[in-house]
Amino acid sequence: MTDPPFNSWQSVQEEVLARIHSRQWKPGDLIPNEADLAQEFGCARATVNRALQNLADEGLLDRRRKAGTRVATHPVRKATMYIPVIRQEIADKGHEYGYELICSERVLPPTEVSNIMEFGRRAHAQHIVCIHTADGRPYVIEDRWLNPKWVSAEDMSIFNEISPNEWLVTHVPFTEGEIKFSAMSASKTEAELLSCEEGEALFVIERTTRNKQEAITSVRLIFCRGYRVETTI
Amino acid sequence: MTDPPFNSWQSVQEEVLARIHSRQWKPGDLIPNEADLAQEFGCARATVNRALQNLADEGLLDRRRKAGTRVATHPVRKATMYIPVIRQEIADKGHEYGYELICSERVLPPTEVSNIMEFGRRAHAQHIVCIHTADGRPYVIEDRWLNPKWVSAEDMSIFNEISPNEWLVTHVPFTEGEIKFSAMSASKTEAELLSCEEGEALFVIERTTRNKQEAITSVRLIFCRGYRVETTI
DNA sequence: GAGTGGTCTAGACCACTGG
DNA sequence: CAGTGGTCTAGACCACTCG
Repeated sequence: MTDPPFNSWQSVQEEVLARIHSRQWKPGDLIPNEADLAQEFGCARATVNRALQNLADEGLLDRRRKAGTRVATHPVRKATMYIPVIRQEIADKGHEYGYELICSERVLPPTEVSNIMEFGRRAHAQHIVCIHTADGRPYVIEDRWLNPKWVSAEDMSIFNEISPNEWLVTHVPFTEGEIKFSAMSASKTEAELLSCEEGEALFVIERTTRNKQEAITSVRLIFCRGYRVETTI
Repeated sequence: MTDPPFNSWQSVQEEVLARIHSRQWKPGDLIPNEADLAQEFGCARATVNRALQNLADEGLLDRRRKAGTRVATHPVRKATMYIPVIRQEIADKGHEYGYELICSERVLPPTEVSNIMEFGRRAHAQHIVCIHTADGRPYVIEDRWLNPKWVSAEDMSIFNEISPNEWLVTHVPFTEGEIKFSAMSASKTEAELLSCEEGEALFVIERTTRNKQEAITSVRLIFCRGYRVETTI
C-alpha cells in the first residue's frame, strides 16, 4: 500500500513512472492489472486506465487485452517535430520574411514525381519553384508539384504574392502524407539560388500530402547551409 | 440532428472531422460545447470529450475552458519520428548488423560538449567513437560523450561487445532530452570511416539525454551517404 | 473459456478563464 | 461570476486474445 493520495491520473502516472525508474518494475515485467492497481491506489479503474494508456502512448508500456500490461523492453524513442509555416518560422526567429516566385509552369512531371504522387502517366501538373528569404538572405528553396485538380488556373496567380506553402495550409486543411528528412550536396542551380558554394551539404525535407489516397502536392524544401530541425523528446 | 449511431468516440471524431473537411466548421470557428454535442450525437459527454481531446492533441482543435473549442486556424503539422536502436534499424532493413569500437577514453570534453551537457569546467567524461555496419558496409558513426556518473569504469569494457546506443536503451530507461537533425560535409576522418568521399553531404542526428536536468549522454550520429529519416504525418 | 484492457454511461465536482 | 472543459466515480458491457 502507498501513502500519498492518488486521486488524479497524473499522480498515478507519476507513481508508475517512479516504479519503473526504481526498477521495482523492470523492462519486460508484467505489472498488476488495472483493477488491482485501482484498489491499491484507492481510485477508480478509469483513472488507472487513463494513466496507463497515456504511458502506453508514450511507448513506455505495452498493453494487450488478456496478456496484461508490461514495461516496454525497448522504450521506443519518439520525437515529435512541429512543422511550421515557413513565414512563421522565419518571423519567430526575429528575421524579416521575404518571398520570391522563381517559376510556375504546367508541365508533365518527371516519372519520379508522378510515381510518388501516383498520377496518371500523361497528367500534367503545376510545377512551382520559389524561394523564402530571412533578412534578405536566401533561407529555403521550395520546389513544389501541385495536383491541378486542387488549384484552379486562376488561383495560380496568387503565388506571385503568397507562397504555396502558406496558401495550402489555409486552403487545404487536415491532410495526410509522408515526410522525409535527408541531406544533399548543392547543385550549381541550388548554390546560386541559396548563395552558397556548389557541393555544400544542405538539409532537405520532402513532403507528399494526400487527401484520402489522392495526392495534392509534393514538395522538396532545400534549406540554406547550417539549417537544422530541433525538438525535445 | 444526424442519423448514424454515434456510440463510440471514434465515430464522433470522424463526424467532427467530416464537418471540418466539409467546411461546415471552418478554421477559427467556435464549435458547440461538449454537452450540446453529446445531446446531438446521443451519447455521453465523456465520449464527446474523448473525441475532441484526441483531435486537440493532434492539433486540429484549440480548446480552452470557458472559451470553448475552436477549429485550429493553422493546423499545426506534427510529424512523429520513431527513433529505433541502430542494430534493430539495420536488421529491420534485412541487413546483417556489425559493430566496431574505434576508441574509448576518459578525457576533458571540449567546451561545446560540456556546455551542452552542463558539466563542470574540469569534469572528465568518457568519449566513445564506434561504427555500425550493415552487411559489412559502414552505416553510421556514433560519436558519444558519457557522464561517467552513469557508467562505472568497469562497465566501459562492455562497449567492446555492445554499442553504447544499445546498452543505454536497456540500462537507462525513460529519459528526456533534445534531438537535432542537420546536414554536414564529410571531413577527411569521417570520409575514411564511412568509406565515402570527403565533402560528401551526410545526414546528422545529435541527441542529448537527461535525467531530471542532469546530462547522461550526448551523441552525434553521422550517417552514410543517402541515409534519410522517413515518417507519415 | 476466462482474464484483461477498451470503452460507454450518468452524474458529479472542480479549475480555469473570459466577459 | 458563470460557462466551459477537465476529471473522477461506480458500474457495466464488450472485444480481444492467450492458453
